[in-house]
Amino acid sequence: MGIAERKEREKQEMRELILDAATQMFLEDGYDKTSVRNIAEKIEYSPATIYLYFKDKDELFFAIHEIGFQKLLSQMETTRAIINPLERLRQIGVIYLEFALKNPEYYDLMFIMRAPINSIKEKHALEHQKEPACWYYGETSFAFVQQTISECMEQQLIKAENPMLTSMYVWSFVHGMASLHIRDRFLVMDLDSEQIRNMILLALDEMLSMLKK
Amino acid sequence: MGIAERKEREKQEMRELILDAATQMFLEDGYDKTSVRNIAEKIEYSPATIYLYFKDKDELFFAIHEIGFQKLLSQMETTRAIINPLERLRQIGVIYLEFALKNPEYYDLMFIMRAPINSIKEKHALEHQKEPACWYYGETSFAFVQQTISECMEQQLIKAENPMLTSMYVWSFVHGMASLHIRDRFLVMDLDSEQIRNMILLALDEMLSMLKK
DNA sequence: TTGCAGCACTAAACACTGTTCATTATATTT
DNA sequence: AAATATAATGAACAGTGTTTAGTGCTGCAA
Repeated sequence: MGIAERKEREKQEMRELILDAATQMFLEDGYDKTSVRNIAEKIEYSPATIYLYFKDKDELFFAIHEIGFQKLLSQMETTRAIINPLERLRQIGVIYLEFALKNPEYYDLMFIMRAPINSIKEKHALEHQKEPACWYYGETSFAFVQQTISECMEQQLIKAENPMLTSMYVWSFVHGMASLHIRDRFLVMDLDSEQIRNMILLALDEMLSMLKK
Repeated sequence: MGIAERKEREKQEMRELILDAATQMFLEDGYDKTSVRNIAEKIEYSPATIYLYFKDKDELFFAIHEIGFQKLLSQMETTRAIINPLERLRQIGVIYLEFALKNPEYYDLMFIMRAPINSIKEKHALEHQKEPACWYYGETSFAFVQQTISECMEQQLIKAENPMLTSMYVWSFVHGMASLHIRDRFLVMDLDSEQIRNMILLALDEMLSMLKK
């Protein structure tokens, strides 16, 4: 059955062709300004073709959302080498913030925008048994932080006692700074981008020193 | 000059007619689903009329954004009565989070969305002398938090030493939780809305206790 | 080899969106 | 009453996401 295999391969190649074009355009111009028509034009296909490979624009961008999570997760996992969990937590924080500042469009899709998360909700409603790859990287990333925080607690390095609660607010803390910066809300403080960047990294250290036992 | 006055009054009334309709529709269906055409239809005018009173959709929604800030600020200022600045800070946090959870659409416009903030950037570029009412409520709100935190420091109630830095990350902390919740990112934790709400308020207290000297 | 089924693909349309502008209707002033 | 200023609009422009009917090609069975 060589033909069926080739067809499947071609289908995957087409999916990637669309995905690559969409990703490239999205990283340059953002979600809103990347239209299905523009993507189609770029790959020299009709707009309708895209709908043969992705249910809608949301699903297409959810695929990009996942690529973003893979990138972030792989960067975070480099901290596995760090033995001290508190130092590891700090490094995860630095990597997370650096990812947000260097890839604001990815970050937007992953943690700020409403759009591609609707795909998850729909999938979750249909495939009620369990969640497969759909939410996989997000959960793995969160679990990684939670694991690190649990280790900090076991070694009595931090004050907090509830790993889930602590992970939740440590995440919220860095996300708050990243998202307020990306969405320009820090301009109330009348600082330039460089000053804000420094403040954010300073804040991370101050937070960790408060968390420390 | 009674006619000129009446005309001015009528202009203001028309502005409010548009604003009220837009606010109502926006709070029900959100920004994206509230179209200029729908607003026009609701008030029984042509879409073009709206553009005689607001430059574009962004400016219209920035006006709503300001109303949101007035609401939040007036609620925050009820804490002026609280003498202990640390207790006041806690109450500001509770009010902020409750505002976000009860008025997610307002919160979205004020702190998450990219859209209406573009109006500020444009205004800021043109009226280069100073920023008038345009950013007023946002700055006042931030200043109010900063003032409270300064008082905490003066009375040696908290560990931190830089009022601006501390205000920035305290704000980021609560904003992070509010925005991750509003944009459904907390569903990685597989909790229901009530549990999340409790966690958020618990996190606020834990953060304040860490901040405490 | 032919004929048919299935497939990838597309042109065109649908129902929207924000925004602009020439034109009309109304109100005010001369 | 005529001229002017102003308010409001119909219609169009340029775009959006998405659906559908139809075309032409590919692969397989007769």
